Amino acid sequence: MTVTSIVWLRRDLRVDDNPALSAAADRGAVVAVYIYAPKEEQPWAAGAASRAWLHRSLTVFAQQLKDLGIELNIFHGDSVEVLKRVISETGADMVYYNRRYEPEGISRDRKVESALTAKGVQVRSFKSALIFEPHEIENRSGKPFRVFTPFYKHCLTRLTKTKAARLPPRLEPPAKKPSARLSVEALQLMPSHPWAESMLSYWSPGENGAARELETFLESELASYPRNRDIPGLRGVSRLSPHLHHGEVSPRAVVSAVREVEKSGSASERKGAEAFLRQIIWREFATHLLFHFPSLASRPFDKRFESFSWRIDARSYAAWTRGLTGYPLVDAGMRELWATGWMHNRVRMVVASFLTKHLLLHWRQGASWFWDTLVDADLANNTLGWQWTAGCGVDPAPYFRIFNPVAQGERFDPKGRYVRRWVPELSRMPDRFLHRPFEADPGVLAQAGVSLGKDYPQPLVEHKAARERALAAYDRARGG
DNA sequence: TAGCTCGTTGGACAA
DNA sequence: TTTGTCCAACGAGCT
Repeated sequence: MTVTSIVWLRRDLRVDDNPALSAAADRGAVVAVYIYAPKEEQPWAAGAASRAWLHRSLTVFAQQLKDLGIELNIFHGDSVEVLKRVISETGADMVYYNRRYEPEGISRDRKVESALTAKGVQVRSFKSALIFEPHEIENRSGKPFRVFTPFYKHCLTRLTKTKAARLPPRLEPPAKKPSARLSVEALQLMPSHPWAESMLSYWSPGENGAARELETFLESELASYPRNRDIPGLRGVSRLSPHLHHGEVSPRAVVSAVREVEKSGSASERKGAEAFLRQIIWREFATHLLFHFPSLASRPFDKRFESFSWRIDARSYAAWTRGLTGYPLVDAGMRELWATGWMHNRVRMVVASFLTKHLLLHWRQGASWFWDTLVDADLANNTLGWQWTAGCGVDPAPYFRIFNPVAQGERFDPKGRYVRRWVPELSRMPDRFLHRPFEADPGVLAQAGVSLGKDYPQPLVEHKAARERALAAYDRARGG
């Protein structure tokens, strides 16, 4: 008689290189289980954009499993309770899952493991979301790295080729199906307003979408990656972040594809591969940091910032979220985020610096907006990025580094492709004033059909004054 | 161990 | 217009 195992799927909605799924399949019949449990993820339950993505991703994944011969059993509720019930209904005696690393995920996994073990069910977990697990990388004194470059170098020396997990061509369904299964629709992940549909039209959630994105990137963008990755008006980057976050592609698969190119590619492709690999290792760095310092998502790493006097200013915050700050690059970024659920990394830094330094609003306000609107919202990456920009994190930006939104625009979007796309009311502005419409003569504005304060806002703050205010505030925080 | 070097992503200003 | 220099100091990580 065949044995039955449960594979408990979470952020690993893929069939390729999925160690938990492969292990279950190797053993016998497979009950694939997805449990939507936002309460267990609090305070970091998926935001609106991520939920919309998840809706699509689950739909695609369920079909993939069906093609392989099994069903995706979807539930909503308490993970321990659901798993216990599925175990008793299907006679499964083993549960497999791929590990998660953020605080809420870890404590939930522990709870599940002890509850199931107590019932005599074996539980096995796997590394799948990372190249290196937190305990695998430590400095010479046995502690976690806090500076990226040494971390990166250390990782490079340990990057060995490992085998991807393989799946048989057919999966064996269980003899008995669990009850109370739900459709993807029943989870009500998709917001009712049309925003979500149009936002998702920029993406193809799911494993095949991820594979296509990776292929396109390697073929057409890798060679120019070191230069183009900073130009928000170009594709330039891989766009893999939401796929990686939801586990639709394994970082191992990404790395091995990149290394293939490295082996046989041109000199510029090799350079591109190196630069891209660095970004993949940033993802590892962020995840490790949050693992080692679990309070990071809500508290500043640098304790001097616990008492920082962040301003409270709902109107400025609202203007920032809507892309109405009067600084074209900032506004373009915020509107790209709203429209597509994603923002170019260069622009993320600029808008984050603007919020925390020009407006002196709390980085957590920015992080929570990003959390709700990004399809790639990832607790570790989001936290690291915001704390870095705010200057209170590990290995932070120097406090006097305050991005000038005009200079950044002129440097990285000189022809205004990006700004004209997302801030169409400025599309007829000449290049010279595109990033500084407030300095244009009335004649120039009239010719471009722009009435400042009416079609496009006056700047929320004046750059020089805001910069000085920020420097003074940061100086005080540092005990100056 | 003690010192040395360096730190993802920049800006402002002077020459 | 471009280029060089300074903007802090501290502590992680290395030799």
